[in-house]
Amino acid sequence: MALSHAIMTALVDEELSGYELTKRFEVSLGFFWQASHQQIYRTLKQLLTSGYVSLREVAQSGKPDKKLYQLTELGRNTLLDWVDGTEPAWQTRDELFVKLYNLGQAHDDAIVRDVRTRRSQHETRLALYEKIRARSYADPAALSAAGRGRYLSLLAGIHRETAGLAWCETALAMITDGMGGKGGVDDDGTDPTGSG
Amino acid sequence: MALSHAIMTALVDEELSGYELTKRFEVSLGFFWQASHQQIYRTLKQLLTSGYVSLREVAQSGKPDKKLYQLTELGRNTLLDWVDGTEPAWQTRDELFVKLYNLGQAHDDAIVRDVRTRRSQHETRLALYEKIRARSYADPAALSAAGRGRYLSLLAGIHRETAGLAWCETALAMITDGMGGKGGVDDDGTDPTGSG
DNA sequence: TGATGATATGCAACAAGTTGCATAATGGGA
DNA sequence: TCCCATTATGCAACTTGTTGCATATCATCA
Repeated sequence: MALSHAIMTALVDEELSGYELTKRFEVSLGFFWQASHQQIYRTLKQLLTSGYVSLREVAQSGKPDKKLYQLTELGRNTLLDWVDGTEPAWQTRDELFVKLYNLGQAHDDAIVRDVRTRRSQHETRLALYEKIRARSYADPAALSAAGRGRYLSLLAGIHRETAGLAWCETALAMITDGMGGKGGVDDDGTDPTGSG
Repeated sequence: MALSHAIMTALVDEELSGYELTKRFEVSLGFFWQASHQQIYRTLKQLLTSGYVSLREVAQSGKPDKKLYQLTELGRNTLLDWVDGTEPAWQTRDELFVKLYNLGQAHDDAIVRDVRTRRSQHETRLALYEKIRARSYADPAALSAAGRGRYLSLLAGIHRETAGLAWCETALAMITDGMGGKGGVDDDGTDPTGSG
């Protein structure tokens, strides 16, 4: 279970509720591992059954009880065993490239639109990552080991988005060139009114 | 269903069996969309039920019948409708970066080993992609629209692997530097005897 | 007073992906 | 002759991820 390792990683130095974990997965960890609150609650239940986390219920006036989860010794050992094991080969799935195979069958404008949307996604994320880098990692040499790990993950994100962005530019140049400038699509996919 | 679109894309200009499709998903399409033979056979059955593909059974002496699938008009229209629609935001999951968050908790050698393994994966793939590029896309300007789509997918792979490779070098420099040269791990993860 | 949104948790059904196994013929090597 | 790899197809059980919905409280706004 890959998600369980991500959750245990988040619990290494913090006691967190399902809700708080969900928030963690929207930033930081979430840049390279996404999980919905449903997945998180389900997995927490399993981790509790297995004894990898312990539960502390905090009664709150009126509000439903807050359930705080903490990594147990068993959980910590299990996590470190996973770190010790070898990773399977990395793979990605990307529908955009499947779409690209359909180039030249009509509807090329739709593909151009999607590449432009992708480009602005890369731009947005890159800007965010650079902001975090400037704010939290101005002096990489001074980082602790744990800090270095987080910094390197961020760097990976920056590399990834930069490469993606460069590809989008190349692709757009090549496709629109091949279309002989006939394309009437001009938005970058961020305009909600442009969905038709 | 994302896989169904990938399969229909492969069937646009070829009549293929499940087995042949499986082979296609080990190269080319498989560089950015993986599927096992079980998934493919199951999806083909669904596509047949929906009328998106038609079946032609070819009896073979001794061997089990070969089932050749072809895209129907309905399937082709459905595929083009999908091309026309907008893509959801792209996301990746990568366990290696989750592992990286565990840096500094002991077992750092295991993380270094995994980064080295990743590096050699990038090198292998990059070499393969460059080979295909030299062999089949020596003159990009002369490509048909469909060829341009395939070429751009290949280019994306090259960008991706190049960026990943650069990151691995940075990460290894930073981690081993931080470890003060104490690391006794020296293989690149490709040696099958080094699994212990 | 009623509506809405944030906090905080969870179930149920479904879709998608993985793992292990089964079948059945051909051809090649020990 | 037996074992194994290749071709070619498929089922069943399981895990993982998605979607839609349900509950309950508090604060804010109209």
